Amino acid sequence: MTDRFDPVLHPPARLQIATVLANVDTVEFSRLREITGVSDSVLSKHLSALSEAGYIALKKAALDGRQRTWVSFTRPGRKAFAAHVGALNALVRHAEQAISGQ
Amino acid sequence: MTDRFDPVLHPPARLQIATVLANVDTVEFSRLREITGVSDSVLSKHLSALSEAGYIALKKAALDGRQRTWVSFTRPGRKAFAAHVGALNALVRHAEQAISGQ
DNA sequence: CCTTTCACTTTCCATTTTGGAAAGTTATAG
DNA sequence: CTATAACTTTCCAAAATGGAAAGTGAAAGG
Repeated sequence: MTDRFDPVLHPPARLQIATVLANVDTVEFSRLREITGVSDSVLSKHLSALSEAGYIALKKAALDGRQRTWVSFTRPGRKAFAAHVGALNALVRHAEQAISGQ
Repeated sequence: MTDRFDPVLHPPARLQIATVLANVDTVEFSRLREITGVSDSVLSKHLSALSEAGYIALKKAALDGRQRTWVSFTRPGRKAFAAHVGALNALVRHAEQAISGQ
């Protein structure tokens, strides 16, 4: 049942990051830090993990004279997230029909 | 967004256990071990965690002369799982609409 | 009775994960 | 040339996971 659960994407902070990335082409590091509420170092490490898995791309570029990091899904990352969401959805459906009859 | 994510229920093995419990009144320890594929000791520890959270009840009883452990949700456990599933469902819906337009 | 066996539970260990603080790095700004 | 912004890495500590192996309690066999 949880065969398709992707350990790289399953931790809550990663699910949050991935959900944001699914909805936009690109997000700033600082915006993700606000959304997840974790420290710089922790966000940086989550992004490294996702990046090492080949799931996201990090682009560094200057904006307003300051260095910024833009985060986006790679194609494999988007596919992996879609699969993971599919697994979650299957679980949700199994669970919801059971719960509704409680 | 992940406010309602319950760390006690989120780990994959626990989600699996909870999904089973949502669908039946009671399951045997041995059946859960088959389903989750973890060792006795690991399953026992997951069940302890769920039990300490007040989410499940463990009933020991003899069947065919052998001791068996029956696992079931408590009411708070069922409610907590329903809330967690609700949070997952919200995430799934946010993600799916984004993914569908990829 | 005493030893096995079953069905877990606990302990022992090792590995991995997660998190923050603080130090380090790099690219401007002044 | 120093300060600062925006990360990244290092340093720790705590918690989570997992299996192997030892421990426990009840019942079955001899």
